[in-house]
Amino acid sequence: MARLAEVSTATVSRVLSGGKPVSPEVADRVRVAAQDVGYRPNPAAQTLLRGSSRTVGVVVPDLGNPYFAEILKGIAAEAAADEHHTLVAGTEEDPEQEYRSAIELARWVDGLLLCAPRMSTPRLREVAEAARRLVLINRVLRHSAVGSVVVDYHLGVRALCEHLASLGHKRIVYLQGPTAAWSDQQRQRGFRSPEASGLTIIRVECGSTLVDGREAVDEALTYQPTAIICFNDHVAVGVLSRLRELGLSVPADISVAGIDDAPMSAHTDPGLTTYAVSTVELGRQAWERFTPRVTTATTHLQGELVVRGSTAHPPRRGARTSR
Amino acid sequence: MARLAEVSTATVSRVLSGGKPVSPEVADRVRVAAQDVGYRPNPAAQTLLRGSSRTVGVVVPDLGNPYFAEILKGIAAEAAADEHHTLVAGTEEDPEQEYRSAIELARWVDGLLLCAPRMSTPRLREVAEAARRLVLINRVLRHSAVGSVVVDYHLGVRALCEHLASLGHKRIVYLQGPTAAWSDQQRQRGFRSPEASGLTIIRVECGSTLVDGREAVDEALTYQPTAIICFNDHVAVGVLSRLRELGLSVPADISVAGIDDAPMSAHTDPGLTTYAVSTVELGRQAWERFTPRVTTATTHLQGELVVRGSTAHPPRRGARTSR
DNA sequence: GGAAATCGGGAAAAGGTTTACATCGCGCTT
DNA sequence: AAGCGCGATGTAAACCTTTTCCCGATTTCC
Repeated sequence: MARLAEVSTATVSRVLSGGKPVSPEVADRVRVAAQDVGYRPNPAAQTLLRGSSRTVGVVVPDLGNPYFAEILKGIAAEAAADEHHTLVAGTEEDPEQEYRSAIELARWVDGLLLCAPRMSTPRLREVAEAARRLVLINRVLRHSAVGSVVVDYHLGVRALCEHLASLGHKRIVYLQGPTAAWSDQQRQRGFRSPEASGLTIIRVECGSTLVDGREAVDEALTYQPTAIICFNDHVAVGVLSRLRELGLSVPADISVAGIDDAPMSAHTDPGLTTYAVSTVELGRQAWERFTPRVTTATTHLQGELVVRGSTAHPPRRGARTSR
Repeated sequence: MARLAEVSTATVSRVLSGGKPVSPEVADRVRVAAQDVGYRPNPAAQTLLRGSSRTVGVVVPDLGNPYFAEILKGIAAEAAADEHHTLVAGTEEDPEQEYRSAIELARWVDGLLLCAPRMSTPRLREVAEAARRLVLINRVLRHSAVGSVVVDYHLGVRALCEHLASLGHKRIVYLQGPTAAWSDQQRQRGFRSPEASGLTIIRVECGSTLVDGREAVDEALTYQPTAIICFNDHVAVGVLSRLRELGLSVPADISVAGIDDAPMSAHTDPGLTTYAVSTVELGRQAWERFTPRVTTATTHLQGELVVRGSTAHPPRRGARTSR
């Protein structure tokens, strides 16, 4: 220990940790000694004593999904700025594993940030009980004190429906996300809105990944839609790819829209019409909510419709569209 | 404590942790009690005592980069399978921040996994000293005991050069990655290989992100290349996007190639010719190397050339290409 | 000038677990 | 039948800090 190097024992703590009164002279001596010996307080001991690890746990369904990666990035950056570390766990979209990871992580960290958790509500309650603090992203837990940051996806779907309806679309396929995803239900809510009332919505099971999107296209086409709305942009990219493979042109033959505005969405060909959500803001808000300062219930984040090249008038059926 | 609930003190530990001999009867009693009280051993105390936190630190230059996200995913999965947690830090491509994060993380974890570290060699040595264990991904540290898992990018570049040369390309722009990236130097090495001897390689400063790629295109075009090789696929997607914006057709007007085979690379339009590296394998190998079992120096991973639609014969200049 | 208040620093306890050591009882060997 | 050994359990130390309490000294105020 650096104690021997100089004089005291608890004084070291006062110098290195608390803002307790220490004479500048002694403080310097301690700092120099610590520097010399390369002394670093043991985090485990600190944690044990002060009862906080200055660490946050983040659980996401899929680390490979750019959307979650972005959110994680945002959270990690915010946490680091607040001198917290980030413990991360990917769950491969498996609710069981998600539950276990969350419970396990809860032992280590000061609090948990759950991204779009797929687990059941009762289980979520268990987690809420096990964790010292809990913030949900894109999910809410009613009748509880746990805070949430959610994107108003139903508004996104409404905007998308309105946009497509105004272009003249009537038959639209919606490629569903994971059934366990709360955020998928929010999207579904959007389809029951006035904006969607004139539209025929066909739901096709899909998933949340690029490959899921690819594979759902063929079934989607059997319903002969003039447009496809995808669970997210990741899926949409897969859809675009498969459509191209089938020789269909977007948007001339069929329109495609995504949700989330992934980083790549502006750079696909054609650019993806989507409902843009700021992941940075999402991460920031989540951290804000995590911090003891603010304890409001749920924060709603709105995105905005971004129209790019992937949506246009439906082909023929009535008048030639592009005048 | 659950001790009171039943009978003993250290027996609890024997039941819950070690495989020490305990009579089945007592073991059951302990388990039931633990269940009732919801008792969980305190990780900090465990860490403090056993001197290991069963946690690994992963530092990556950019969490938003799908390539690193994939690697992180692989590592986290492997670590979880081995009952380890994953502490993560993104460094925004800042060597200084990277160094600080690594040093700080080293205090907490059993070992560090550094992804494509940008920091200087001396600093890297400092980190190697501070960390209990250290594994490098896409970087080597000579004259040291730290293990590495690296992709043989120079082979990738050679393959790409050979491919492009065989198509008839002569002038190629290489969009450089971050200058601090060791892996960029590896790529550069590839350009000094026999396969590239007949080619004129023009180096243009770029970066590692999609936006970097977009922005480098205009300068690249001033050199009138017939092909562009990008630092990675992420950059290449940005390049494709900008080229399309400029009204240039790929591969008819210009060929584009990436490196890494990001998940989206098969789904761009056109599909991206690239040097495919298995991030799964990379993560797996890194974990393997991290584990005390294996201590070999550096593992070399080879990728393979994947030819997709983004590369073809150069336009005119000599014979019409497409037969 | 003396007493009280304040400030700086030291000793020691606490925080929760693991593990080495000691203890105790029982079965087996000779 | 007695001793020995092994298996099962309790006791206590150790892990490394932080923090509370306390004491000594210096300063300030009356």
